[in-house]
Amino acid sequence: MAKIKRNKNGTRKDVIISKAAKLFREKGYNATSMRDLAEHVGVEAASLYNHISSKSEILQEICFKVANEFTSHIEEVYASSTNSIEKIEAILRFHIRQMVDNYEEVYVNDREWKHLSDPYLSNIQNQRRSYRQRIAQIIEEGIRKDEIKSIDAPTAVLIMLHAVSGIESWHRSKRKIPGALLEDNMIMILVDGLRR
Amino acid sequence: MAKIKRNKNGTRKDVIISKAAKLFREKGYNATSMRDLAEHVGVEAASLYNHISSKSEILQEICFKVANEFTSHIEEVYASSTNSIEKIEAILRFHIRQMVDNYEEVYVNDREWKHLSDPYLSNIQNQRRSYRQRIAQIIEEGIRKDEIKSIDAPTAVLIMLHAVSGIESWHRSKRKIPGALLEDNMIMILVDGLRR
DNA sequence: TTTTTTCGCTAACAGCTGTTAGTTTTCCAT
DNA sequence: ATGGAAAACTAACAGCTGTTAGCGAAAAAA
Repeated sequence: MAKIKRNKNGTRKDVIISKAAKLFREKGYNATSMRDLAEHVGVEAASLYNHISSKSEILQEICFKVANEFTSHIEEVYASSTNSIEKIEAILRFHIRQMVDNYEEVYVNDREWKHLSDPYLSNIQNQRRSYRQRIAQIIEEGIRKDEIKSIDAPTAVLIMLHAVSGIESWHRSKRKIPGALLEDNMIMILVDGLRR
Repeated sequence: MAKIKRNKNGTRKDVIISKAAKLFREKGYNATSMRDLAEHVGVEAASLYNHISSKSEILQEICFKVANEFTSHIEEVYASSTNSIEKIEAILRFHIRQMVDNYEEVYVNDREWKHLSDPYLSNIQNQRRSYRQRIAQIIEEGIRKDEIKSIDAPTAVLIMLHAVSGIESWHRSKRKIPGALLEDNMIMILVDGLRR
């Protein structure tokens, strides 16, 4: 009966998407029904369609918002005039901060993108692939310049990216260490594993 | 019409579970219907119920089979008389091999356990928690003995476990490096990140 | 061969899914 | 205060979900 309360500077659609991100993260995209979502928003399921056009549009908005931020950040880092280790560190720190501050949406992007359908599916797959390739490129450059130990670059990428997504368990743990400390610990372990 | 073909030394139920593991891995538990599964097994959906009692029983069997193997292995390592770094390395190598050789089921256990329901859900949650605690315990012991650098143990655990689950992308990649090489690369990066 | 067990089939169920149509209420701008 | 837009409601849809019942065929045991 009552209207959805907007947050300051946000549309009602934003409210729906942010509640959806929380539910998608907790239960997964497929296990979250529109009636579930509606209840958490405080409205009937049909009413959601005054603000969005489909369930999958919600997933699309979440995934592309996150993916675009990551893509534009990595291009910035790649173009910067720093050495390979510094670049890797910058990328890692950005990842960790995003995962700490923007948990729900980043996590959903990471785990639920499979449930997109074409053309969005192939689009996000391409975006993810070229993201990994950029990192691999930086690592290979570092190996050539003897800044990074001689390892298989795709393997290093895989470790980095998945290690970061483990921040999920940090969020779920009772007694969290502060975010900044988490960041430093992760950097220490991961970067020291790479450094020559 | 024709019966499900058993593999040597396997029941028809095993065939169903192994096909299910593949589908659950590809599309997720909720997105895999019994009719989907039946089609891949070569049978009508209702016929599956001659061998299993419910869809969730399939997930239970997958998850507990995997979880039990990991639990019993870590206890073995924990009891062995080796130093902390060697223990961590042994655990990591076991993880990597399981992830390489028994991909589908290990992956499903890792990503889909959420969809279990009580009492199985709390059971697997406990098992996973005590697994992480065992590793943290080994790391803390290593820090005390100055074998491992002074880091937050839960963070190190989180990195290790999630990094390993990234072997998913290795499986999906076109040109894989050999499994043994993958293993050595991962050990090099992860263990060198820990070593004092 | 006959009997018994195992296992596949078809048909059907009740409940849930995302979504639409049509109507009524709420609220902002005039 | 009032007209119009925005957004809520109810009712309903077609399709899919996991699962059961009952029956006939195939294979195993006798």
